[in-house]
Amino acid sequence: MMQQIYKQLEEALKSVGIERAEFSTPPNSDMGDIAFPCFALAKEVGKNPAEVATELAATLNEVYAKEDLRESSLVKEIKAFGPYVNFFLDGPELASYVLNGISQQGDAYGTHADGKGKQVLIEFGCPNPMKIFHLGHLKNLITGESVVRVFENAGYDVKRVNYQGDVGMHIAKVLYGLQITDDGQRSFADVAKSMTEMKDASLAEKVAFLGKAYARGANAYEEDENAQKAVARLNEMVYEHDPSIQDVYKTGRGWSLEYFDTIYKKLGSHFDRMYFESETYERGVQLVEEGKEKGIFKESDGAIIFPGSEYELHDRVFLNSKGYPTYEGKELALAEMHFTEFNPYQVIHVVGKEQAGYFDVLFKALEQVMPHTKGREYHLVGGYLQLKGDQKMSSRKGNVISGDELLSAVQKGIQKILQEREDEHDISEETIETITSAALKYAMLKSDVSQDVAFDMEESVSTTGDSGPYLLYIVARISSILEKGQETNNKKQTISNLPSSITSEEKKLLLLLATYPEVTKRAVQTYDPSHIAKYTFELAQAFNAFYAACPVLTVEEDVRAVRLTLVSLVRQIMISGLRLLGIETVEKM
RNA sequence: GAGCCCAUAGUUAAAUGGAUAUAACAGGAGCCUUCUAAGCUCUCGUUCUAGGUUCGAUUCCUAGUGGGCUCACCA
Repeated sequence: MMQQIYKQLEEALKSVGIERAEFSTPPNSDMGDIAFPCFALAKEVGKNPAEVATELAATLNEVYAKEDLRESSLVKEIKAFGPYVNFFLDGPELASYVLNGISQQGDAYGTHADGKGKQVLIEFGCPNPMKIFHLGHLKNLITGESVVRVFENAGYDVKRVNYQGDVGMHIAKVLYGLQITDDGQRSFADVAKSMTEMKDASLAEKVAFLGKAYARGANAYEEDENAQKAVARLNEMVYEHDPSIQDVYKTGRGWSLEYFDTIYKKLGSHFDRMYFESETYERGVQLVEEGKEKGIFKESDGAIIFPGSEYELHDRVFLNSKGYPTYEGKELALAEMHFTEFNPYQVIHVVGKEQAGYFDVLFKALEQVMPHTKGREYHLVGGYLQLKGDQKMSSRKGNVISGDELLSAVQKGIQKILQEREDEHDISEETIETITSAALKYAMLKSDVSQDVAFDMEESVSTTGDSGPYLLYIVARISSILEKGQETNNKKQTISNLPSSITSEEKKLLLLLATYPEVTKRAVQTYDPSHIAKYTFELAQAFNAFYAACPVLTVEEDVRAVRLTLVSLVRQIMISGLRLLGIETVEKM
């Protein structure tokens, strides 16, 4: 909507011979609402920008006066400030323009059609069965879900896909860890028996049991040569579907997947297609071997590698010397499945930045094997969660925080705030969960998507200031106002009469509301939901300032009508923006 | 050793090459007989170093310093 307002100004500028115009926002509202920087123009005519601005402002003022534009225009005043020509918009006109404009579009306001007819696969989540679902996965899941919604909002047909490593060395390490006890090794029949005994235990206990086994297995693998051999053998047994491990393998895998499902549900995510490495490895081997015959892959030290070094990248192993595929080899088959099962315009892999080098090589190899994938694979680099003042989390060292632990820590913090409050109104358990989830998601999404998030378990997730609960709070406040104002609110969200005047707080809100579509567009263009997070925070701040300064229910009828419409639209945009972040709102808190 | 990424108040983060670098948290001072104080208002405090490009650099380039990640049969 801001673009349409800019367009009006562009028309005016065109009439004085200025063809291309870029606008910006002045640092504060005393200096105007929209700025036109004159640097480029000054360069063209070889004059100093401030001089050009002064002249241009004078010319524009004449145009507006002469052509009687002022009557129908949003522009109230044009002034030069140094090298800028600043436009002051008329408050009442702006209110009518923005409020009626948004009301007309309804829920479509802020959506786009750029992606119409284009399918996008977004791969995220990607935990490894039998291993812990840690904070990094949590962040990835939250980021991915939001990116999905941002793309859907832009008209794309989005498919959520998840790719999970249910075969490979990490699984072998878990299996080995399950075998080791203080007294030595036990058979898989014994392991299976102990797992059967656990069938009534909670999912969390079951998953913790597997997590410990991984830690034991991985440590043994690093320290002990015999363990390495045993793990390598187990890896082969998994690929060969060896009967002796099937019970344990299937039970453990099932526990994990069931557990992941509870997390997806809790965070409001779901997937259209779950891929598993167990369905990609056979075809992966074939693809590498076919590629080798075409000269794409090469043999080296008994393994099959892709010579990335020929493309200023690095070499990577696709088939190990035993003939089993590595992650790379399997991923070729995954890509093939993506492109046969779907018709993706783009495949977006939401993965941490530590894998940037890996994806560079993989995509290059893919281009050779399947030329039609060229330019369609995209690694969306996610920053990772860094424990504050500590080293990176490692499931092997055991200093991991699981998604569950974090969720309950945040929930505790929120319950504490509720207890400290004086006016106690009923807050349901469901509301507390929604607030918890909002706090967590907002904390993960408010920084640039590629930026590492420093995370302090002590401070946990903030519930004041720039936080999820702060955002939900304004929705609750507005809902309360609307409920109380209902008896005279005629429900139609358009205003027929121009308000007599508009406060600076109202104007700030109007201008922000007008910007929303540009924000959602920027988010999809940059693959970065944080723009929306920042916007919702700004909108919330502006609303709270308005709330403190401008009563809604206790003012004369015409002002009241405008303000009711305004806050109801703020609520609409707030809910819409938060929904794109995957955050649900509450009516009361 | 090579490649990629990063460096902004005490802390965590913003800023299409443009106006007085913006917020939150923490610290200090105020505001609830009036629509929810998880709030509002005021206050203290910042661009790693050295060059360069530019009318103008937190932003672009070069070098340095300090961090993170990756670099062969793990994912």
